[in-house]
Amino acid sequence: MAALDNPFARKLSAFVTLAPSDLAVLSDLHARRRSFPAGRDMMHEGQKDQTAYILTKGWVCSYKLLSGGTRQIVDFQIPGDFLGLRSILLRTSDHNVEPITKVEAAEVHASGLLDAFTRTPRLATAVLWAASRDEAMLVEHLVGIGRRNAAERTAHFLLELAARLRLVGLGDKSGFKCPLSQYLMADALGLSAVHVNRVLRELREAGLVTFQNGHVHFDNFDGLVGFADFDRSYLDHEGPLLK
Amino acid sequence: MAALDNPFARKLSAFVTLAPSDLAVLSDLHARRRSFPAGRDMMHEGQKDQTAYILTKGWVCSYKLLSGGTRQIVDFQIPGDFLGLRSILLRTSDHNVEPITKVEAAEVHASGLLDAFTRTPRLATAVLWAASRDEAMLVEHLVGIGRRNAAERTAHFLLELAARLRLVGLGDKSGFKCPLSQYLMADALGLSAVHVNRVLRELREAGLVTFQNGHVHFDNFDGLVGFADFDRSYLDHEGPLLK
DNA sequence: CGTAGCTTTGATGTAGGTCAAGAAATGTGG
DNA sequence: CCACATTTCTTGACCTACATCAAAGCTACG
Repeated sequence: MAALDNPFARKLSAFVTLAPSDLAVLSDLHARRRSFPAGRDMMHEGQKDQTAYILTKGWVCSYKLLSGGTRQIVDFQIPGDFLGLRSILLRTSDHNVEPITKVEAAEVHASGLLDAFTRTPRLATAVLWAASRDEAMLVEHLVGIGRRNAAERTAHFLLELAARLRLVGLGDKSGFKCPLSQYLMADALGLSAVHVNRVLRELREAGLVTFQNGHVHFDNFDGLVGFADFDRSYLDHEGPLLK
Repeated sequence: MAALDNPFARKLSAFVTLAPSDLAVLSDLHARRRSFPAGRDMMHEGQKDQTAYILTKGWVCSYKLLSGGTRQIVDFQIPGDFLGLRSILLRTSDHNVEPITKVEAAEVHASGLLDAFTRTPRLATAVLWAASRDEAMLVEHLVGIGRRNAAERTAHFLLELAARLRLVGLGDKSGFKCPLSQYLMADALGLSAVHVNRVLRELREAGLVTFQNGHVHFDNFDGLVGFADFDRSYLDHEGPLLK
């Protein structure tokens, strides 16, 4: 596999300069390619097989189910995202993962990953950096649910998604293709689907964003950034610690 | 410093067997002891000095401020907790840290930490394991704010805190000393202080928990666990990957 | 021993939930 | 390429959990 045709390498190299040897190891990590149909969970809470994935194509969501039957989506993962690092480190998965679309992923086992890390420590820090960035997004998500109202939260969510997608070459400043239903957004934003619908209408009528027919279009990008109080510094970093 | 008299070592060794050499390195990490008064931020968003801390005494909170003047507390840290790993990895802090009580902490610099990691890889995984566990708590916090009502969320919060404190020898099954004001709880739980007060009364009158005068007392522990749908498996793990 | 920060409670307001039902879109088998 | 089924979207009517405002009683500590 050529070096930068996988989104994971693309994402990492936006922040570290990866040497050919790093890319080779990365490439090896992509050896076991698998594909998953939409809708059938590819990982679930309590599972102990310590398998992780690098997403190469499609979208998934990580979620937790509550006893009342509701669910909370913790995050969406898009191509280039690493999935299940925590289940490797903690030996068991603490959440479920469901493909939203048909998904292609490279399967990575604990041993393979640890192996890769000892072969190139720089890759280890790069992955750790990516994990920290994911955690920063998690924090921002928490803040949004805790203290932003529905409209700001939704706007913020769409802007973050756009920024993440652009980094792996999906979508541009004008918008992006988005396979999420309003139900999925509701479960991620801590809202009801009905209310998500109302909020999207509101944002559309305010001339800020349009999300229809599987496509998000920014009608007034700067206006939306202002409205959502979106500060993307938590997404942009000067890269991992080690050069 | 003797080996297990610091809560960080105590916490880690509940999950990995630390060799004397590991403990020695850990002890070295505690060399630069500092103390902070309550109320004055010891770290803030955007700060780039890459300093981290290991809390040995007192409580702090990590929070973010929103443009509207509200704030969201992301987590509380108690003795034995590591503070600011992400600011080392990402080179800049993405949140503020405020001591709630007078605090004692060991100051750890990026270089010192990296150094310790190369000296004993087992310590590196132990710290990584602790970070993963913190992330699992963050996820649970997100789920609570997104999908639990005020009373369940509050109950869940108190139970989690109790479990964390017991691990470092603070408090027991009957309760714990708790320096949090209802304002602080409100900012953590995504509620108003007034509502926290009402919820606490409700829980007290239901004979579940009493939080008064800086002390949390579990009047009916199992009842509370049931009420909050508290499943502590996200806190208990078989320890890090490497033996 | 005063004053600033907590806690408690009541009254009232509102963001967002729930229920319900029709309209679009999307998918599936023939 | 069509008919039918299923999911998704959209809107309206109504309701509830929690916010906000206000004011009084506590606590504590400088």
